[in-house]
Amino acid sequence: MNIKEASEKTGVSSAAIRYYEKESLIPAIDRTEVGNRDIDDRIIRRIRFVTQMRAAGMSIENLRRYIQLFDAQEDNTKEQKALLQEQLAVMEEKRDDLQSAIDHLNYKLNHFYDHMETTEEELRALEREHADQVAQQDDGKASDGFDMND
Amino acid sequence: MNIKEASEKTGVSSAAIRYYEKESLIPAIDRTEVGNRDIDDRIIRRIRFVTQMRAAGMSIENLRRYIQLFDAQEDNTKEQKALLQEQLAVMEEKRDDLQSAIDHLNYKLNHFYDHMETTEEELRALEREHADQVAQQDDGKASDGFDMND
DNA sequence: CCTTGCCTTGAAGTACACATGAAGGTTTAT
DNA sequence: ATAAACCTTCATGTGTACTTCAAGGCAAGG
Repeated sequence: MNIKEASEKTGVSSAAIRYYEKESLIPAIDRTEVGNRDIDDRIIRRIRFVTQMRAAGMSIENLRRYIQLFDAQEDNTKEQKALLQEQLAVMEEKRDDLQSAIDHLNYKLNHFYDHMETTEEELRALEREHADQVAQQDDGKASDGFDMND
Repeated sequence: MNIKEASEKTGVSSAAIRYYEKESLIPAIDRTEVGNRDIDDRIIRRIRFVTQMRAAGMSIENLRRYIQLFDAQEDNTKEQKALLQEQLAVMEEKRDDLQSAIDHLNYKLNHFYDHMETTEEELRALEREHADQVAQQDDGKASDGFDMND
């Protein structure tokens, strides 16, 4: 598959695919005799993975490190694990910030008056109130929590 | 409180606070007789709110729109709600992307071999497997879900 | 043969979100 | 009274993540 087809398949521009290759976010792509990129499904999946991580807010630099750790199947497992766990912590914090903003917005949508300037204390109260609402609406599912941290 | 104190209190640089004011992410700040910004707690809370949303990956432009919607307590409630719901959908998708990446990473940390190039089908399988692990580890808390969507 | 349509590399341009610098004003301390 | 330590505005610089441009190569069709 040429780069244009890959671009159409992934929604990532040809230029961006070239850029990702140059930045080692995706592996070196095989070339045809005349030097054109010949992209297979492995590359497509990598591109999709990169897109997902970028959408989640990870920088190119961090993503490159992260991918190198994934790719390295050898030695220094301890350091690797530590680095991956750092990365994980960053991502979880980001997710929690997002969740907090989502709660904020959901509350606004339900109540519809200004509460943007609440303190963190008040925010927690709002979240509890929102959790109650969700519990009422969803009847029983009152989790609201992300408990998969180590 | 002057801008330096506000900066120290929020962890946001003075330059960024000025920038936020110029971009209407925070309201116009009162000045002293000599023209210096006099920042109160209302502004501090706004700055913190902006920081949170920025950390969650919202652009300045979207954040400005979002804040204008919050600030406008008048008329066209229907349009406002629609726009807020759009914003909410974007944020939820972002959160889900992040969660998917987190699951991916957690799985890697537990298994520690390369599975970055799995298809979406396989990823779902991994997530189920990971959910099972979490259920085992946390003994009973098998939520893993974000069920607060409307 | 020449246009169309794909591709290549390398360089330069762009948008966003600030950071930094210049030039100057005010209060406080020595 | 002169320096230190704040402040102001306005302009310009910076890093990131691409996009766009320039110059050219290869293959098919009219």
